[in-house]
Amino acid sequence: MDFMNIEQKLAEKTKDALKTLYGADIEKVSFENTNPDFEGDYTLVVFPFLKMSKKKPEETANDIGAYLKEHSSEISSFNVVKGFLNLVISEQFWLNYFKEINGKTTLLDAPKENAPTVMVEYSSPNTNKPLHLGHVRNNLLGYSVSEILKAAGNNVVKVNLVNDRGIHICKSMLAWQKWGNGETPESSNIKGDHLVGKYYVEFDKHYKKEIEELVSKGKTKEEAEKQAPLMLEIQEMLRNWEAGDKPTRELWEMMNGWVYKGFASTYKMLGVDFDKTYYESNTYLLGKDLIEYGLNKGVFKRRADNSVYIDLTADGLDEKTLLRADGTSVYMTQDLGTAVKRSEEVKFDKLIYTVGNEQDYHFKVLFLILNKLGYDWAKGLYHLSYGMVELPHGKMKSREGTVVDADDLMKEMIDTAKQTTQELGKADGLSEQEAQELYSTIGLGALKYFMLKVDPKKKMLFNPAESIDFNGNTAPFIQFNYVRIKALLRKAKEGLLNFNDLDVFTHNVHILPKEKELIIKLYQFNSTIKQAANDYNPSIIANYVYDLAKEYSQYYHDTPILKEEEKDLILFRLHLSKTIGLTIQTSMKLLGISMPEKM
RNA sequence: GGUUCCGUAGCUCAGCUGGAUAGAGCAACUGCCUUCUAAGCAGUAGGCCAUUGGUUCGAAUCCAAUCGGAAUCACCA
Repeated sequence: MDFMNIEQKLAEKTKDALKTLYGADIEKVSFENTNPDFEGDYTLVVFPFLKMSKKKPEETANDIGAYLKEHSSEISSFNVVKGFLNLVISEQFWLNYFKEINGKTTLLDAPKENAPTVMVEYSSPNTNKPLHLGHVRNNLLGYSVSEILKAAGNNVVKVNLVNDRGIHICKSMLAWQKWGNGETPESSNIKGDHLVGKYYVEFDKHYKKEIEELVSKGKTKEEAEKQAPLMLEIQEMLRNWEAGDKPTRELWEMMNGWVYKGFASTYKMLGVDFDKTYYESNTYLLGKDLIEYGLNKGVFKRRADNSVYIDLTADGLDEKTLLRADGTSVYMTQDLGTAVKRSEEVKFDKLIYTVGNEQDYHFKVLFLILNKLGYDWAKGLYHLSYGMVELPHGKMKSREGTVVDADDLMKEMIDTAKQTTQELGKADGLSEQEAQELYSTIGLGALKYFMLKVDPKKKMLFNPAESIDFNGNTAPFIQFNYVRIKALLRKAKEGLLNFNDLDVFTHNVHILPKEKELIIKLYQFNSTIKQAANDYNPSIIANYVYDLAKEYSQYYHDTPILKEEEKDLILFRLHLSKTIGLTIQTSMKLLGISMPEKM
């Protein structure tokens, strides 16, 4: 029996009804979920059909309702309120559906042989400073979207593009050379990325001082910024780097090595990973050969000073330079080259760039150019544009010391989880290692859920002063409900009941309204994943799993499970609980959040 | 100035492919642990969905304008 397309089936029957009753052909009929205040599971709004029925809304709804009830075995009854036809799906249908999915959590599409390949780029850090809150959102988003796409039946290739070269990297290098006294992560016991970040800040401090001095001597600010000795020095350093100067390259490699070690630990803590890592030091020259190609195609143009640009004014955009007058390339050129290289390496159907919305314009231009160059894979490019994370006083500014560091934040979350857990006495009886694991699971879960539950497109506010909540619409609440289910199942297995996954309940258990709601909720899991995958939006999963957990929490509170007297009912409720637990766990896994066994 | 995005409860957010009386959580106030884990459950209070106009049987949702906020428009990345 095919359970998954009840809405589609109802829509087909409704079309039949309209044809039979009114002789009308309708292309698309859609149902919505019945408002909880009314009786029913699906609702058809009949106002659009009045023109063809030439009857009052109530009569039209009754006509269609009667036809549907007669022709669909799933419908047990219907009622009409004004122009709304509410259909009640039979208890037996939901129960049969539940028996079908019981213990499987989901009837997800099995990964197909020739599933589409989706490359997801995310993280993309600079190697001159440690990761901060903004990166956290990026990483969690990219990882979660990748997991969701996998669950929706795609082959996913997660890639990272590390910005490991350039003038900003030279700043850290020069500062370390000048004022570092040979300090290393080992000698100072500072995490590598933080140590390098420290010298980046150090550079800025000295550079500012130089600018001030020059300005006091009568230079304009702009002149001072360009003429400051430190600026000249890092430019020299960058030239040396590009020329392959050995000492410069060695310094660069050493310091980047420190950073990578630091990043690895942050990534591990965050629970994100990559199938492939690209380094800009290998890709920054790519794209230059495309210039000739674009010029020949007549897509690009050359200016009198020899620089190359593309005129996008006809597309409502501006002119974009792709090659400087001195023949060096710009960011856009690199990105063009990198995209082409990737298309050659991996036959992707889609390439998702997880990058903040401050770069909306950049990606609009990038995609447009690749399309103009005639690459057919360019149609599959997508910018997963997410909003900035803002603090109560606005954007994070490293100069003002308002950057929320990723490592610090995770540590704080885990500490808070520890404190709360101990206050509630929930760590009692756990070994030290188990307790530590629990604190991370709860603390990091809270952080991840907090960041993923809001629509990626929207900017979000983070207030460091108020620690992230552990009550209400949070991961700990969801974890708590999961743990209660686990405890029930443990008791059922260990206790007199001797509960076994193979035990079956009869078809004839009478289910409560809440149980029906929960089964419907489970029924919606697949379409929820599909929607989240289509929209590249983990918040859809987050909202879903919270709803499910909340409804279960009410159910758990109001309904005896192990204390129920009828054996069949106990078994049914245990199976229902178990399947809900699995669905919660699966959903949370798509968000990169793990679940404790006890809390 | 051009372009794009955003304005929903005191705060943080759902709802936005048009449908019934706009939902959660936090904060505030009230109850509920001799009952399967109270990180819980139940309840009270809180709204001119920025404003104005338009389309429609019907608008928080679509369109336009206005006001307020943000991003972007580099031979930076």
